[in-house]
Amino acid sequence: MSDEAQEREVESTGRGFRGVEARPRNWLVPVILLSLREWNSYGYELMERASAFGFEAMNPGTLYRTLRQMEKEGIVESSWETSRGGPARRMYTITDAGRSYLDFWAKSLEQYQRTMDNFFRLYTGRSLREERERGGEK
Amino acid sequence: MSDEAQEREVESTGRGFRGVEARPRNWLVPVILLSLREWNSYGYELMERASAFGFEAMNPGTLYRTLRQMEKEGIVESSWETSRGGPARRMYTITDAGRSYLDFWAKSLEQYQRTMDNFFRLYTGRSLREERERGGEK
DNA sequence: ATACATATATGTAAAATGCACATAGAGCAA
DNA sequence: TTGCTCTATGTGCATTTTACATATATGTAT
Repeated sequence: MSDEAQEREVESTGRGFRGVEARPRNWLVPVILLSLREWNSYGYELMERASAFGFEAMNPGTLYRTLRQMEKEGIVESSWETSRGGPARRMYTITDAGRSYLDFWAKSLEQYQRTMDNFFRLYTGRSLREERERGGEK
Repeated sequence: MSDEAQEREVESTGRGFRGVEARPRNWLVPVILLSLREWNSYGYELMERASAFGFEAMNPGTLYRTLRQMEKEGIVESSWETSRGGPARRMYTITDAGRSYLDFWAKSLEQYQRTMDNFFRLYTGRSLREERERGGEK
């Protein structure tokens, strides 16, 4: 079997097609900010909460690196928390800049949802929203 | 001014924040496939149609490279069209595999819209769809 | 001739992401 | 006290995606 044929074979198995990744770039950032807006937290805990947003089986490396980058950009701040048993935790807090950043993200996502609605209108002949609103019909 | 302060300065100018990009990876692929499902086309024309999907000021390089990659993966096919004045065009056609690929993309995007709705529910306290349905209220 | 619109493509670098691996404290069981 | 597991934070490297700059060629209008 040729390399290319094998590649296509792999693409069509249960794991789905290669390259289909319907999440936006940097999706982790707004998810973290939204979590931190509710309450301060740390990497290990944020990792678990992020799973709920489609970051299943997240690799720790990406998360911790993202947090450090976010701190460099001034949208979060951190300090060590050592006043308890177990390994030290780096506790994160959202900054004012972080809140603005989250608001900006939200606006971008809103815009993008309209674009996607447009996409579905062409794909199915009507928008996803209209589909939902048609309700019980089969 | 420190490097970091300057960096933050740049981030908060009119161009918006750095790294905010609400489009999913490979978004260009389903957009091209959707276009080709309607009628056969070529790079230069597809570029214009893609603009309508938020690929404003698209750079040609990315588009042409993406098309070649898609052909390698077997989701489109191409042939030169020289039977007219002007530079030759490489005409593209969607394949059956391409149609399946598009269907798969659509399912992923649907899933993604639900995830985003979830995000907005936490962000505003209600979903975007509910916002839209509330209608005229200010 | 030369400027412009059409049309396709490459080279290189940056950014984002995944995967594997490293480090270390604390609790607990053998 | 040795080893095992859970918690917790990170680094190094490779791959993938994307942007930006540049190259090439044809036909048309001036």
